[in-house]
Amino acid sequence: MGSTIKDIARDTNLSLATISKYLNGKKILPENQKLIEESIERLGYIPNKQAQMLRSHRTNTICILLPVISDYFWGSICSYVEEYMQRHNYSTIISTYDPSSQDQSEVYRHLVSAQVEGVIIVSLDLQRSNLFTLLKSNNIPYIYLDQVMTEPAGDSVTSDNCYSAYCTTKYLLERGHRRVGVIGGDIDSYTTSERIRGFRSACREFSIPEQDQIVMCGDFTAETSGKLFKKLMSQQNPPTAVFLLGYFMTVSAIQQLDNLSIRIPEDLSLISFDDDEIFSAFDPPISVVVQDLAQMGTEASRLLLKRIQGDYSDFPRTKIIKTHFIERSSVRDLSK
Amino acid sequence: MGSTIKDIARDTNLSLATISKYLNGKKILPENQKLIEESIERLGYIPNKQAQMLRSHRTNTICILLPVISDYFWGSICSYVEEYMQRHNYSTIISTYDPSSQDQSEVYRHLVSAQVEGVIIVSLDLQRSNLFTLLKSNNIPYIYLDQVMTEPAGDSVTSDNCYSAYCTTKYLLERGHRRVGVIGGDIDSYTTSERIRGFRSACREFSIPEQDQIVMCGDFTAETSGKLFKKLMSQQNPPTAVFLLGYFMTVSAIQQLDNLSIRIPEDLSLISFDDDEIFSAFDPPISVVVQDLAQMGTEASRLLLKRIQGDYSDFPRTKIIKTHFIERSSVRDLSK
DNA sequence: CTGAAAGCGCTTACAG
DNA sequence: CTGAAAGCGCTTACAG
Repeated sequence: MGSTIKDIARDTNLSLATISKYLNGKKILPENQKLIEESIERLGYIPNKQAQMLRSHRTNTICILLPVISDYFWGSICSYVEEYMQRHNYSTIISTYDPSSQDQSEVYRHLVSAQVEGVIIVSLDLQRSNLFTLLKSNNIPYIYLDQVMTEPAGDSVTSDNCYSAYCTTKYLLERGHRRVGVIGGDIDSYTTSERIRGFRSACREFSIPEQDQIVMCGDFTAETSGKLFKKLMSQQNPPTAVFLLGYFMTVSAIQQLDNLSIRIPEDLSLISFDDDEIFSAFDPPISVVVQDLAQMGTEASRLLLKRIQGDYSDFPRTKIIKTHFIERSSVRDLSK
Repeated sequence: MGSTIKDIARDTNLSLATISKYLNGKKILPENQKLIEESIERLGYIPNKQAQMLRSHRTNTICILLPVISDYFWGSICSYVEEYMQRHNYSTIISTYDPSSQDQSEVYRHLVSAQVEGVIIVSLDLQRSNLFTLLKSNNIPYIYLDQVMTEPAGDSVTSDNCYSAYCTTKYLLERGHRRVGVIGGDIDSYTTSERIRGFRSACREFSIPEQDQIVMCGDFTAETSGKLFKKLMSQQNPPTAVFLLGYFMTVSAIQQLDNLSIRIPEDLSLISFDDDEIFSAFDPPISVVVQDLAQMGTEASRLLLKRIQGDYSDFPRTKIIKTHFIERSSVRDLSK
């Protein structure tokens, strides 16, 4: 079918070695270069990556590992990663994993078999699985995206969870709110616990008593979050503001507003961690903390390639990506 | 680093050929099988795919080609495709392309170089590019997802665009609407034109005059769609209902409701093609046509593997995936 | 700078 | 069923 390096060699009367050198950007005589280029053009030659990989022991391939329960966000992360990798002459494969399983040796086998040089792990939580031990045993670098590696210390890229939650909470408190609710995902997850840490830190600064910091956590599903929100708002003394720690928490809360006859911001002020185009279209538009997915993807890619190149000078690194706050109209100023 | 088939051969005192046979599921003596299995376990042997690919001329790899401007939807399609492929012992790579470019030869080179056996093309529109000619010249099967191949006839997987638009429109007309607006994406795209076709067909059935079928198309951006919606509603005689032909059209329309002082459904009835968790949380909840992304991903995968296996018995095939309608409360019944 | 030769880790006819 | 040998399409020392 396709032509090979042999065909080019025959066509140009040069040796395989010379063609190979040309392909790998090494110095050859200009006249030979011209000959080769013409021949490649004429025969439509495209190098076979499998052969290059096998021989050179470099696959130039990385993998993005996605949980099968895919969030909307991760899709766009994939594009950002692939774009970066393509620019750096790397291929990207994707693979999915079942986050509920401890045993990820199947995934590991797949990664090794494909000889990936590194992996970006988009994780709900994989800390307790055996994946990291396996990857380490084979010296395959990995970057944890979104969550942060702690136990086996590792590289991570994540948002400025704590600080942005701190600022957001401060924003609420500065507007006179003195009893604030929080709905979060899995309390054991890094992102959730960091966001809560930021929340509590701001509360402390404003001397908000513990009982007025109403934190409710469950998991990352809309179902659980909805129940928590309902519970939160059915209290004797419901909060005047609520901080929703993630996209699904926000959606599930909004879904119940009507049902619970809660008006925003008259009855309740509301801020969401994670934005969606649509939140700006709400009545009222919802103020949000926005994660910079493009930068998360790019930084994870950059860090991974650095590790692949053997540069562990700053290992383990937790790269914190700044978020930004979009003020819209879902918070009422009680201080006026 | 890792052990090779040679190590297993040495360890078991068997030949390379026998190990290879075992790996490829061919008959070998039970006693040898046991020896090999023990050895593989002991040495932690994992086959090198590159070598297998190179030698066997089968890469068991497909590619999902994504436009760089990635829609939320395509992310989840990736998971569905990868899951299916994994079950069928295929690897999935992703690659992005610039949909505004006619020349996709770089993408083509990448696909050939990686020796992908087939590609699923998630396309805004690529019909006018040179990609298909190139893929054909190399006998690489491809499935067009979302849009439909016509000019060079090819396999496609798409939603039931025309029929579901027909049903949706009928739903509006049966509720007494006699002047209906439509905001769509690129009029030249298959999906948009099919949805409009369905719309017009229902209108004809109800003898709606041409001037009361107000179709406005632009592109797939929220910006353009927003302008069109504004224009639509600023007419002397605005429609009583609008059918928004895609996620971004719906979002941009909703964003302007407040601004234009339009209440749903009192002033305007509204239906969206494409759902989002959040649409159900709106006040009022928005009725939607939902595309079955899981099935689209799975069917595209199935069809692609069929072609890869050389089965072209039903070529070219356009696989139509059913949508479903979720009735919520964004449409007013004028007939009562 | 160029070329002959070896070899990456496998699979595949081909004998036995 | 098993094994020796050739070869997939490249790259890499090593001489020249």
